Amino acid sequence: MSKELAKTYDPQGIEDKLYQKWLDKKYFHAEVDYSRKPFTIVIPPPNITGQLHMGHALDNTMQDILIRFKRMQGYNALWQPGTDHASIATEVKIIEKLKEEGIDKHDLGREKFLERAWDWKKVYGGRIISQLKKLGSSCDWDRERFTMDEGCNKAVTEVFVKMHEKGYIYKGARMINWCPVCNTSISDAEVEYQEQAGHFWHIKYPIMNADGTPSATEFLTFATTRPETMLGDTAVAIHPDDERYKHLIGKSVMLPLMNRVIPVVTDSYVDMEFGTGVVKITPAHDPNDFEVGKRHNLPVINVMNDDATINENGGKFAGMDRYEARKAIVEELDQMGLLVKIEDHVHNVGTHDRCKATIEPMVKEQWFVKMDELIKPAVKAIQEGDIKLIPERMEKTYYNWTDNIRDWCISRQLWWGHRIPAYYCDKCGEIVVAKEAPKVCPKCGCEHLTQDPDTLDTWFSSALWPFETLGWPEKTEDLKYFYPTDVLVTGYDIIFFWVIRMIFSGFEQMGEKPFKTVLFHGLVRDSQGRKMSKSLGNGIDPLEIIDKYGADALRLTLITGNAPGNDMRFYYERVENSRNFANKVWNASRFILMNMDGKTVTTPAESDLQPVDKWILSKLNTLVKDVTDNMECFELGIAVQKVYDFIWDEFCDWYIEMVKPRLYNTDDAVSQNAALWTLKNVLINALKLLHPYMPFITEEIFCTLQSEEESIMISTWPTYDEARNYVKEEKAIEAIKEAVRGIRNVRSEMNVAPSKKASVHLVSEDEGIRTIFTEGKLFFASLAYASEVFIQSDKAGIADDAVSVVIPGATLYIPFAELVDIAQEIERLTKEQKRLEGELARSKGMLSNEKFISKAPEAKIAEEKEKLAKYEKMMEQVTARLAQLK
RNA sequence: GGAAGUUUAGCUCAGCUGGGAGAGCAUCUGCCUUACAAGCAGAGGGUCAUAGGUUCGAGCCCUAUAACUUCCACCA
Repeated sequence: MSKELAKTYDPQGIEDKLYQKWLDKKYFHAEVDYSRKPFTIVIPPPNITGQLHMGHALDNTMQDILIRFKRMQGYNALWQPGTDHASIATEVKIIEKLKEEGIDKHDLGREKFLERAWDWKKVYGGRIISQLKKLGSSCDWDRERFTMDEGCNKAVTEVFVKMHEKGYIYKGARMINWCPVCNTSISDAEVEYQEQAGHFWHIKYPIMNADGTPSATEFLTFATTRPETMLGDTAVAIHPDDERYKHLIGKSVMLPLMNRVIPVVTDSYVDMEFGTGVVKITPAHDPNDFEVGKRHNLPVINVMNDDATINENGGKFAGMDRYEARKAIVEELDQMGLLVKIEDHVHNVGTHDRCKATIEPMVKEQWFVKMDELIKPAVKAIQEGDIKLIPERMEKTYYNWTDNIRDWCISRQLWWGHRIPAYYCDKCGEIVVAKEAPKVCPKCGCEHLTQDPDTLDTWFSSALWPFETLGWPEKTEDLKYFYPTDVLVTGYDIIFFWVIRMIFSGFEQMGEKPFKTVLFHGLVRDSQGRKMSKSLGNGIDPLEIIDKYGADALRLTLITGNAPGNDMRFYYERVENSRNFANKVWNASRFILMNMDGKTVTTPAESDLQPVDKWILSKLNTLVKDVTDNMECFELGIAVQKVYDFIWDEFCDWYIEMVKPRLYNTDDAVSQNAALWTLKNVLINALKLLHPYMPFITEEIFCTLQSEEESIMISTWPTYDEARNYVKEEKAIEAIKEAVRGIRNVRSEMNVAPSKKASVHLVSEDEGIRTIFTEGKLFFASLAYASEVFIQSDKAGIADDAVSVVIPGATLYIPFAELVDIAQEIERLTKEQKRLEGELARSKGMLSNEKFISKAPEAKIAEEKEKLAKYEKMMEQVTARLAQLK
């Protein structure tokens, strides 16, 4: 590799080249190795229909950071990848595609349809994988899995049969959410409630006279938002304590249009305060009514077809769409004088989260998972801290779901998915649940059995993901070694869909949690805080960003400036900033390479290191500790912010500037070598800390700088070194920095051009301080724009009207004879005096507070005393200088 | 109806266990100083939503209030 680097960093080309190298070298691959500790992450499998969006980019960047970090720390790091068949999402897409060709799903038939689906998977399933690669994801691609591959199919069947045997899976007629557009049942979690403006239709039913005729004068009035469901009414309910209707207990009403006599029942479910205190009961089309119906043994009359048209139970309205029927029914009731009034009413309507169609509650035979027992260990694990959620507040959301858990409807009337392993005897109707299709009915011996046509909820297989990908139900070495996994990284939006289900499945099937920690992130929103969506057209394509700014810049942007679990906004300005940082790193490296060119850099003796070298080494040492600590507790953003600040501020803006004079001075080879060694050493370690976040640029530089090493991603993570903790040097350099800042400040205030150099006199009675500045004279001069630096113990030979800068223990004088206005100088110093007065008052106030002295920790008191001494000293110097000027 | 989150500089957000308020962008001033103008040096700008409380000490802990956001429930 050439040591010549371009002037600006161009990620194009470099990234793909490096990724290919990593693949070729098999760095991402992990094998069972008991001599090393495993660190495992399973990827949230993206849908095969999906395209990489910002959410994926964030999610996978976080995982890659953790994996690369742990890999460098010496763990046997496995990032298990794969994709999800996404039953309903994929099925919808294929139906759409078929539609374009003018083909209906049912005309095509199940088998042909599935062929199409697999074709789709072949074409698009790999798309998202290649996009994840563009991001730099270091997944073990040799282990890529698919939720409908052979192993996963086996796992799903195994679990279904096992749970059925244990009684956790059952079939029953229950109230489910039906999507009339997708023609399938969906689980409660898939229902999305949307506020919609609707109406309240106030309707009255005639009360039946004793002689069996409907009364012409007595009515029972109620309000409904879905009048069409009246066709299936089998009762009217009132509250048992409601005095207004007490006389009606035991009576009946006439259901108009259907001419059905239905009873008046009493049920405490009815809220007396709400509306008229009367509720029509439609057990077949409302979950609450269904419960009321069960309590009162009411018939369940389903009046709707699967496509939400009225069926034969709806009399003359049969065949109408639900909304057509609604209109017709209201009109007819109005004509009959039974429509009391219509009110506007805003209410929440359940919609299908995929297609947004209004769901229809219906009673249907479906398969369910019984949740009450299964959920117990999953709750316990969180309560006892066996599984940690980050941020912690997610526990509330978690419990919110587990406390109100209802049985999980897992059957879907779809074709793309895991077919339910239940077989029905054509003759006697016996249900057989088995891993293999039975040849004969165990009950009647009939040879004709038909498999349940339904498939399973996508999340049924995703729930098994952490162990099915490691070989379960086989007892594999992988499982033994890599399970339980370490961290799950995902968005808080799928905590119910996925996280909880993985947890109870892990405990049920493996007897052990699926992961130790769940790290949640928020949503990536647009710059106005809106969700990125196709319909709004405000989505930002991560691939475009990678193309333009590089994957490293995108990764850094996504990971900084937001706390775990919080949503973030995406700004191009922020990506630009990240890109600029990449360029900064690039150029600092370029500078170092240029200066090393043609020289052999050797490890310097400790005594050859100058205070500045020790200062930056010490700072780096602290950084290593801080960053490692932050990353260990998943504070990824904080960690990288520290690396960023270190590289840009301390390393580039100070250290590099400080060593320049030594690099340019060819007379002192020892000093030059020490500087070059420190530059290289600090850069390499900083690059290592940065690598998990910005893998490409760090690899490119690392390999250019260290041609003997293969890759930064398999290099060792830096560790804290007590020997590199230079307290004295840190203090010394801080003093010089303060002096430099002071001088730059006054020069800027007085509008002195940088090209105009001036001599600087440092006056201090403190020999230690004089030594510090003597040792740092060379770079101090260049940073402070000094033509010459004089270090002295008294003011001898300094012009009276020189500008002065006070730092603790020393005063710096800059004679600008032609520039200085004494009055202005007095004003400036008076301002400084005032500032110091404030500081002194604060410090003295604290220290004279007896309670502070008695209660505050000793270290804090000592720190404060030190500050006081410092300010007192500075005050002395400023006052003296002022007196002199006056 | 229940719960959670947010409220910090003009904008977007950090601020990890309570110990002198930070970043990026934007603004202003001066610099093409031989790594970087995608840069350098400097500056301005904040009663940390409001009101109480705990504490020697509160942006951080407690209570109440307000505004915004989200999740859950779904009273027909």
